[in-house]
Amino acid sequence: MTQNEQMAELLFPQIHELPSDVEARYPARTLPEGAKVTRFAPSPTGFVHIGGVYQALIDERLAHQSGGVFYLRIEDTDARREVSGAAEALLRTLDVYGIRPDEGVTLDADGNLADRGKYGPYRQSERAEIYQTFAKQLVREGKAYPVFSSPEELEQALAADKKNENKTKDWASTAEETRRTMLENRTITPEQAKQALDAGKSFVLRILSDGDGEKKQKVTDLIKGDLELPVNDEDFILLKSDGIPTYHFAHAVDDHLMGTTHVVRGEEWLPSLPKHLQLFRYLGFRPPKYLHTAQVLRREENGAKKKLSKRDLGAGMADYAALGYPSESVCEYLLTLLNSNYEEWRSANPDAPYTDFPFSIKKMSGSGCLVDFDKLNDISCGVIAKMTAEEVYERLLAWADAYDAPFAEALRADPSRAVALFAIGRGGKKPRKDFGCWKQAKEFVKCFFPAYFTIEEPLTEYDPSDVKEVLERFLAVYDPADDADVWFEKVKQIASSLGYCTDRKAYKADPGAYRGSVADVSAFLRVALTGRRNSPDLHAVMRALGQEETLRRLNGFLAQL
RNA sequence: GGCCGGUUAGUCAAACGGUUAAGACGCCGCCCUCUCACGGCGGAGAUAGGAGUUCGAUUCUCCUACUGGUCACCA
Repeated sequence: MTQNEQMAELLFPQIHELPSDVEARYPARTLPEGAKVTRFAPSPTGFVHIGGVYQALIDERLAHQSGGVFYLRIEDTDARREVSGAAEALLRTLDVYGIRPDEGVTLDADGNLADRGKYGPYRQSERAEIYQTFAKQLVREGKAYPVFSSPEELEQALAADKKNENKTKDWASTAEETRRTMLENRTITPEQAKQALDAGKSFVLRILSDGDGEKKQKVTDLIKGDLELPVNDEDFILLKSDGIPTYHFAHAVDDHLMGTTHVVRGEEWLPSLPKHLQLFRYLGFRPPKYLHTAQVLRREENGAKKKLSKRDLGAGMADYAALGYPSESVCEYLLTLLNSNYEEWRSANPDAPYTDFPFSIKKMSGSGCLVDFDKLNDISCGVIAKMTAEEVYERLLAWADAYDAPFAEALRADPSRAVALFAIGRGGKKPRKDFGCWKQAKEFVKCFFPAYFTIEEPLTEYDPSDVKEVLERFLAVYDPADDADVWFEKVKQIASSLGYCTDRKAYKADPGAYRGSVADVSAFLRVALTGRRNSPDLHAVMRALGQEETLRRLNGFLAQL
């Protein structure tokens, strides 16, 4: 037995399989030419970031557009950060946005986590032996070595890490220290290892890098293009002292075994790409293609762009749900960020599902973008404008049930009136676009519900007796059976008989010649009926309110004058 | 601090090295109009700065500035 083989047995006595045994369980996928295999691989921290959905959408599109496979893997290698129930919540969120993995960790009919597919297990916490099998092989080949520490030293190291999380370090001395640790431990012998093991010490496994940090290597990223990165010369950690791999090692082993062809991840991974490439080489794996996506950012008060942090509005998908943006609106919006020609395609194909869009890696932008609620809102107004009144009612109700119980109650009190309200100006070539999210929808329609009706914008600049005169006259001729033309004729009649102008141009030419215009007359009715100065077509509003409520509001307003 | 990205209007962005430097959102104005919305028309608004290569640079090269990321037994 060589020294390396002795070391391997010493460190991993429990591992009896060889890498080839494992490989045999992960046969190459049989897929059509050009099919892409992608994965979304979040760690279950309980927060679904918009950047994650952005990446997952890329994964999903690339796979399904090419006839490939999109799978979901849970990267739960850091027990300290794990939040229970987070994976389930994540899957549910993805499902809402129509992002459904073919394989991997999925939800079963009861909403419980379940592995689907032949390339599992798909939770890294269940794959320890697999990683260790490959780790053992690396030790056997002299490509990795252990670094031992006592429990106290370990605790110290972890504490130091925690402390360093948000502080700037003295980089020069940190680098020196790392280098020293490497050099001191690289030459460890099986005897020394045995001694440490017998003393109850634990070890991390470090790669034995053959790289020269002074040299550069050319790498290709499908989004960023051709890059030159420094060759990795750091003996980075493969296995932590609990035997669980770091991201780097898990990435290489899993994406190889699971047959990933395209790795989509945030650009924060770019600096560690040389590590990964080195690992793939050591393990004899062919590396996947990489797509390092730009960050979703926010604007700071001083004008700087910063990575969206958890507390920023729009960072978490829960924000979009709480505001009530339809999931398809959010997808549409993300697609406009992903591919610059998406909007053009959309206007040419207004009714096609977004899955028909020929998504292109080449058109992805390499620079970070800001979340733009104006843009999202505009897109969403268009999405909602295409819904039927019934659909608007159902979805608004679903939102209200989750976020605004009193409003849900109001909606349920009179469903047919609510649907009638949503039907105003809906359909046809030029549908109204009054709201982009359900929260806005509530603001827009709440005045029609008796429980919410108040005079928000009173007619302060008018003489109450003028208003009274108009309303009384209108009540005298009001007939709920009138169609829109007849109705408006009556309004004009009232207007002109009281000295208001009914011809816009004439009024504009000489406003002093009239008491006001028919717009003023309408404003009286509008405020009486809706409490506001702006509303959809008044005749339609009265229809939707119904005769009883119309009269109640008109009379109620009159009584207050 | 080292390394690696990025930088075209407020935002998202398009431009084989040759364009009056697209378009969308937002903003403003006009038209339509019972108000709003929709729609139509129009307007303001950009190549970070400096060198170089070139007949010609948003585009290629270098420098500077700014900005993001990274340098954990986190992912």
